[in-house]
Amino acid sequence: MSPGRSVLLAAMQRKRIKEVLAAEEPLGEVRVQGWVRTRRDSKTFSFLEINDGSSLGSLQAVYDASRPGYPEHLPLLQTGASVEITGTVVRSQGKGQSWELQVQTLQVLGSAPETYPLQKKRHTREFLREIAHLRPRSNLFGAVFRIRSRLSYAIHQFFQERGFVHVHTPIITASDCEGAGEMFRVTTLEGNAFSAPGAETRDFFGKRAFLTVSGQLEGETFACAFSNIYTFGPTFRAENSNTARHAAEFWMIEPEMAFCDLIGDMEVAESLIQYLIRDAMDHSSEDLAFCDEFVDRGLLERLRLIAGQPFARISYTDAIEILLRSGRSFEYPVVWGHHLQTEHERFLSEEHAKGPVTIFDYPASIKPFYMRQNEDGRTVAAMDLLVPGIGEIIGGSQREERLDRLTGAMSAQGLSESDYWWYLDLRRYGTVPHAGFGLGFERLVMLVTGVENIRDVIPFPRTPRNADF
RNA sequence: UCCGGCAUAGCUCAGCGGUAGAGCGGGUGGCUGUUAACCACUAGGUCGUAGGUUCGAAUCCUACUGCCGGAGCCA
Repeated sequence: MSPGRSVLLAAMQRKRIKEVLAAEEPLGEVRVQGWVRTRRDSKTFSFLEINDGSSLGSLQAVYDASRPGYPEHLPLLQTGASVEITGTVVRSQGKGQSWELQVQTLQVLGSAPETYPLQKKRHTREFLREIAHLRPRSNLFGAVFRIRSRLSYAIHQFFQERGFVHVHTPIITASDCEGAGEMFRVTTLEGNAFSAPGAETRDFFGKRAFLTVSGQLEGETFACAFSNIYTFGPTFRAENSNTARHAAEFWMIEPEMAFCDLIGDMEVAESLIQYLIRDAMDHSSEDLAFCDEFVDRGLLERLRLIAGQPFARISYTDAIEILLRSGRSFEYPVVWGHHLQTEHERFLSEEHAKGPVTIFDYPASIKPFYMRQNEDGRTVAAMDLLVPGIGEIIGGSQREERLDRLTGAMSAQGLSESDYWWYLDLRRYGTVPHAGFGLGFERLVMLVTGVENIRDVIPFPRTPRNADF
């Protein structure tokens, strides 16, 4: 493809701005491409801040008024315009940057008229959400999405280094009782055909189908073949949740380990979180420093704390005792057998543990059927990892590997064995103790960046009444 | 879904019964190795939508819509 060839040649000569800014010695002549962040004019030249997304920092280009084309270019070089520049990288005469680019030739690829909504001033996150297609060009969202990308890479690295097999579990599922959560219906039926009697049998899959709320059950099947596996994919919940922590479409990491119990599960969860935080501090330090300064002062200190010490572990029963003895009056009563409320979880992580805390061994009555029943006859081997400010970031359990116990729990919760025949087969043929958990990827990005709304850590958030872009 | 709050120029907000203002951004001019640049001038709004109260509504009332915060559900 001939156009591809010229693009490739151009790409070979192009320097990313991150490289230019990090140079140890003069780079000489380079070509950069990017977007104008801001312009400051002098009588005889202009300063252009050029950003190409490779880093938070922009490159200052000095455009001399005597250069051919300057008078025609100037009115086009507004905030947001795209440019290609060749020039010489020299030590900056001014303060604030080590290097700057002396423009030799400049080409305006696309101007940005005054209707360009991103101004050179701070914008609210709410406004930026309305221009989700342009917000990645802002400092904050540039930092957030570079960090998100790096975290995604580090997740694969963590598991691959430890011999975990990555499994692509299905997005569309036909088991309409995967567990908790309202599900989105997937159908090709329209109008009257949708509501007609027996419609499901004439639908695409010949039965009701949904978007997945978890890859766990399928993940277990692969764990019972490869020993250690993980999934990392989109997940869908149709709940009408309107909070800063919930989205209808989000990404989840779900490792599943055969020959593993709840203790091993908690250990993997802790080392994963600590590994990811350390990786971000090592490889996204500039973006994190920006978040520390403009989003959440104290972020870096908190991340260092989380990465540097073992997480507290408290059994649910002990947690109830701690809450009861705290002397605090909670809006919701603290009762063994009830769910921990947000206010309870916040107390445990923010005030009692002052850091991440894993709560384990929950009452069986408030947990799904697949969790392993403990010998006390009333709790299951479940665990939730709570972090300050966000709450639950990981939920997991050891799975019930004993067929009779599993079918017993299913009938107690009114589930039909025939719907889960393949899941039960795992217990019929070569069953093993196994455990796993789900890590909400966006909640992880929130933890690492300090950004407090899930809508600001996912490129195009889907929430009730919002599926624009 | 429930509770509370908000909706005024491109953005952030003030005005809270007598029919609109600031800062920033935009435009024009000036100035300076500038860097949230600076100085001067200038153009932008049927005050979310629909009703109602009133001589008169951005301002009071009702409904609706949207957004924000908290809660539930959870990752």
